[in-house]
Amino acid sequence: MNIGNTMIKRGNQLKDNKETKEKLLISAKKEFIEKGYLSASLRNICKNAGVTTGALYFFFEDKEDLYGALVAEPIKKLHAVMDRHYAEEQAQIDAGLLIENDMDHDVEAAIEIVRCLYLHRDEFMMLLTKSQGSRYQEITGGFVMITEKHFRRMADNLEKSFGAPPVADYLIHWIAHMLIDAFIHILTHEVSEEAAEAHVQQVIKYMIGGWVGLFTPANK
Amino acid sequence: MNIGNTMIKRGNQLKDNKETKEKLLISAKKEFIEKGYLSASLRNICKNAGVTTGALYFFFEDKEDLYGALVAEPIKKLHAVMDRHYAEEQAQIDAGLLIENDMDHDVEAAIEIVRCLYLHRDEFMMLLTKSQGSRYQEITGGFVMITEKHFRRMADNLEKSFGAPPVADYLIHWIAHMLIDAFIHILTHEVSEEAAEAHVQQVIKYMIGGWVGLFTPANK
Amino acid sequence: MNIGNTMIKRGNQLKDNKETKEKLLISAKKEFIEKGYLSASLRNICKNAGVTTGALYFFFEDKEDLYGALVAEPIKKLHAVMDRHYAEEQAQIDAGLLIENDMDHDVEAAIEIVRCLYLHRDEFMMLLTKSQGSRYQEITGGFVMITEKHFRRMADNLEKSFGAPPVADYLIHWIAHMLIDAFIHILTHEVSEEAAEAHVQQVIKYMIGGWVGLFTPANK
Amino acid sequence: MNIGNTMIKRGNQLKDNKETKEKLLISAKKEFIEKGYLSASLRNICKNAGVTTGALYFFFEDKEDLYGALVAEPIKKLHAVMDRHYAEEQAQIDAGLLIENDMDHDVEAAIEIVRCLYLHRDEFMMLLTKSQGSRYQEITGGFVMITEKHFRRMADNLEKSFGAPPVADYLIHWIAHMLIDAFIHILTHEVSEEAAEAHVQQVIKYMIGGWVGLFTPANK
DNA sequence: CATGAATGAGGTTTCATTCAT
DNA sequence: GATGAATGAAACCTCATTCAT
Repeated sequence: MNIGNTMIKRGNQLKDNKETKEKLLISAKKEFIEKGYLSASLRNICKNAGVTTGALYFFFEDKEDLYGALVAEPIKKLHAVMDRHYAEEQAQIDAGLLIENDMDHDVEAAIEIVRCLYLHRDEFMMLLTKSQGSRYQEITGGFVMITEKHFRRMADNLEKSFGAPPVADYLIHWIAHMLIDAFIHILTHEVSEEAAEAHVQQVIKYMIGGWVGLFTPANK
Repeated sequence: MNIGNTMIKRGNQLKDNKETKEKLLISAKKEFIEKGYLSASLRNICKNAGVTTGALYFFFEDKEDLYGALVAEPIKKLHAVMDRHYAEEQAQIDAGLLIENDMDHDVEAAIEIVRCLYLHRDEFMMLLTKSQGSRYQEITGGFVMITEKHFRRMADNLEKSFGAPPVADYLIHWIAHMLIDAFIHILTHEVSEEAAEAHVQQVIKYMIGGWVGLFTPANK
Repeated sequence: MNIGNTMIKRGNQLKDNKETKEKLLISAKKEFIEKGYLSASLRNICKNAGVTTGALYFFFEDKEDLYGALVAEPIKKLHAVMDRHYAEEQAQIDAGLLIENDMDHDVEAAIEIVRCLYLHRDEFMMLLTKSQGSRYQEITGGFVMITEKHFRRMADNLEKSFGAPPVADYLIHWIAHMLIDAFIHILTHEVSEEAAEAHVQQVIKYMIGGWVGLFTPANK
Repeated sequence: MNIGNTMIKRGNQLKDNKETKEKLLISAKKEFIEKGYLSASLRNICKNAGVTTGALYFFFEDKEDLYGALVAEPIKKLHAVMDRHYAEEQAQIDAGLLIENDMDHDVEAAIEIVRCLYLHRDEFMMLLTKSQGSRYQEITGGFVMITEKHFRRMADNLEKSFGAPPVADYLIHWIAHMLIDAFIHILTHEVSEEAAEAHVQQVIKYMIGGWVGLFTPANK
């Protein structure tokens, strides 16, 4: 064995550039997407990465950790995008600048979210549709919650500032849920990001239509 | 062997209540709901039912079959309700009797669906949120599809009969998806059927608001 | 339930002529031939017979017994044929009537055996090729043994009466084995009994050729 | 955990002798020979090897693979021996060097085969008598076939070159079968290789006697 | 005669994980 | 950093067999 600063051979080939971890992540992503969290096999992941089980456990604590390594970063980014958008809107409300329905702003925010989702499309699809059994299986709930809180504040403000009728908690919750679901739906049904952005505009328009309807006296 | 007043036998055993199958189904439902299809353990199901594995395999072919025994009937009923409702609405369209938005009929139909769902609440919750890995994991797709077809026909009719603007396929698909999702959402978030019926009315109202918005010239 | 002399309905149809046992035997034969003794499944046998497990256990003690019910009779018949033939030949020896090689008699005997085998072809094929794991798995040994004893006596007689050279025990044993194997070979490779009888004549001729060779001084 | 002077570890365990695989193969051989392929239990094999089931599946893909690991090499060797012998004999025929019955060569070849068989006696006994249910259950057929082809060529050559009478296909096939069977018989009935070699000489002599008989006009 | 429910042991296989080297 | 041998529990499933009815 040559111990110096040269590459050493150890079992297989000359080390592929110390990118074992990368190979594992790629292989893992594939397996999780194909089989879902529970049915994914660590053995398979290692085999397809051309690496042994031991190597996996050097880089990752366990199955959950490996899964987390794929999705944690995207989740954080998405949270950041959403937080920023909601904070901005809240700031406008607080400054009394909010017009009744600022559709342009909503669309813009939605598009930004779509961009974030498509930047890590594989990871988000995996996270949002294949994580049953993992610690992330209820992840949507988190996104819904922060959205819901924002909607609640907005509805309260509309009520206070414009005398709009109150909106029931359940409806607020559901609309938030529906919005998140709409993103998931687009992500899973549309490969092209361009088309996705077009879709999301329609969706937002539809949702604002519904929202407006809530504050409109029931037409006979 | 007679121990005290309890008959103990191999084989047939003095039937507890002639309802071993029932016990298995109850135990299975519990396990599937708690752990999801994949993580559910047949051994556990049998143990909790106070029965051996062999007994399970007398009544059911395999894990899938056991799962199917719980959900097949509810699914059939739900399909029936939806089919009937959509057929009726189509009949009205064909007879030229459909007014632009027959909200009452829609609400009534939705309530019927809710009733069906709550009649088998456990089974539907299980089916709609815990079936990853089973043959039913894509079941919602089916419900969405028939709903989508119906919406497509309705939109086409509106376009033809009232000169309404056309609605893009994607949007139709998504609205159908959203409607189905709304039912799932209610089912999973609201225990009381009464409250559920109230919720669904709000939801339908919201959705019709969105729908109407589609046919309204964008107000500046 | 009608208890009289009329046919009663009990579960399925009017009893099919009280031939349940027959149906089981037919189904069993099929299964054993297809899968071999060990891989054959009693459940399968019952299902294909349109009968329940209980019924099987009414007629047969266990798997072995069921198997035995198929092969015992044929085995007995075959033993009888062989015993008779060997006894006759021995009688001729004792009476000093035996000519050196009575090929005609040998062929005749072999043909009789072939007839017996083809009378129960399925059963013998099953017995001779699919009984690994059953009590009958070494059945050929029995047939070889009685044949071997006969050959031993014949060789001893030849030695004593005609001054033929002695034949080693092993060779006697092997020739007996080979003869039995020849029957099995014909049975398993030739469907038509007619052709089988033709084959057996060739085989006997060959074997006598070998036998004669033993008593012939090795030609340089 | 250090108990006394014996290291006990999970995972790798202080290697007994770095020969777990060997222990498994030995234990497997024993089990397969005792019970036959189908009745052999992997659990038993592992237990007797003092190893867990998982270890078995590290070294072998499944039951078939384990079985194959025992018999594949011997089979290959035997094929090689037979192929070489038949090719040599064919070469002599082509060169016109073949005398009518080269008994010496035949005996020599047979002895070589016997040596090969006894070199892996356990494996061959297992293979030839206990493989029902495995992929190798029809292995003898292969050996018979190549032998048969060789005999066919030899008989044709005898016919063409020496005017010998033609030999029926069935007979050729059966003689080939018988030869193979003779080897099996010797292997299973004689422990000592020395004795086996003696037996095989007798057998070959007998078979040549039969063969010669075929080309001899039936003596009155 | 025959049913059908039930047993319980055992089958092969897969899994995430560990650790000495 | 990484290997590869090994663990041990648990997975789903099938089997021959039993027995009250």
